[in-house]
Amino acid sequence: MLNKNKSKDVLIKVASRLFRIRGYDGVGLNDIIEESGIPKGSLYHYFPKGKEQLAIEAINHTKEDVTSQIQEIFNRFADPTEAFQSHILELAENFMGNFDPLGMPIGTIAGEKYSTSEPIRIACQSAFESWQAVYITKLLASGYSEKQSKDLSIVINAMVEGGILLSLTTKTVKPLQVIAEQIPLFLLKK
Amino acid sequence: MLNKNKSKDVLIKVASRLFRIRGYDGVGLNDIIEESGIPKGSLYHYFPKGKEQLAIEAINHTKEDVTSQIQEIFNRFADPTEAFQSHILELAENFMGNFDPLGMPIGTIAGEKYSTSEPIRIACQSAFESWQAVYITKLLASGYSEKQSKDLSIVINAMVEGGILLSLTTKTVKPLQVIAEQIPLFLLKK
DNA sequence: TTAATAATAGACCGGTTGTTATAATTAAGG
DNA sequence: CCTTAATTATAACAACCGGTCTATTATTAA
Repeated sequence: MLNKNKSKDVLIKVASRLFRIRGYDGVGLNDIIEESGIPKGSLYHYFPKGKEQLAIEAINHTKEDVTSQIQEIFNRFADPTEAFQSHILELAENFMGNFDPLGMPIGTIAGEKYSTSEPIRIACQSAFESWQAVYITKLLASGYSEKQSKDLSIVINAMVEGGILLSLTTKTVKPLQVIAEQIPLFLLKK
Repeated sequence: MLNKNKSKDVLIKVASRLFRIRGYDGVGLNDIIEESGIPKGSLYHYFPKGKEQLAIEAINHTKEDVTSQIQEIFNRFADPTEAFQSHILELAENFMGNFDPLGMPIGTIAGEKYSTSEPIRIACQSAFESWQAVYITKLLASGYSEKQSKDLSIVINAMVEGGILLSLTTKTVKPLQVIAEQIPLFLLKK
């Protein structure tokens, strides 16, 4: 059961990485074929409905990946301010040094396809909800009310998505760093 | 001098609208041709460097458009909290009713092309800077320090971009509304 | 061992992409 | 009116797109 569906997993991983960097329409199936070394016949064997199906599975993969990444950081910091700051600064680290960025996890593909592919739109929505759910749990555990927790998680989610976009566009870590610094503005008064 | 370059202007307007909704790679020149009714020969007459040049001029058009839109609202509200809230709620109005959204002003195209077209990346960066400049002026006039004004303008810019993305993805005004509600958290203490 | 199924491999399809070249038309100025 | 340039109109271009198809090889079940 170990190496089962290895090709499928490789396709999903390569696809999710490329989609993050160049978006849905910016990545051709041939790019995914070439980078993964897996032939087109296999792609359509595992994803008979084609590119859209592969994209949805790639989005779900990114969703789980980021969700557990946030969860892991939150487990290390009881204080919500520290937790969110560490979360955002870790994102910022993706843009340090040689600057080989991972792209927007979901944002670009969401912005591209929200109006032309309902299944993709829903997959992106589900990813955002998953991340916000981790935020909400943390805030509830820190004594915030249900409404406060939900509202703040939306605001922080928006800030993070926008911050990644600004960092990518300016080729600078500064936007994400500044956002991390301003986190206490929200979370001071319990 | 009135109808001079009318075709060029139409191309820019149609292009910027389509790029906002479907991104760069999601819009073909044929789409722009068809919607504007202007032939391909004219397009390459006015934009001899092709699609990328048209996109850059479309981005600059959107940049000026949104900049003056923000400026106009800010002129009506002296209080920065009111000003920013009105700004964000006006964006939210684009998503009410029949939901015929204008898409992300720049975000999608920035997320798509930051790694594959340096001219487009720079044009997007310039747009973000232009909007932040309006924010900074307002905050400085309200008594915030230079550093506070710059930092807050980055945070708010990120929140707005992320908020639009979340509203588009969820097909709901709620994210932008919640963000508008939480603006006082940032701007309370002068 | 055999039969059935899964997976790989890649040539191939029609359609569309952005771009170029060139011809026809229109507008402007003397 | 004539000339010249600006603009519009087609047509063709190679390159690439997502997707289909058939053949072949591995793997599994009987």
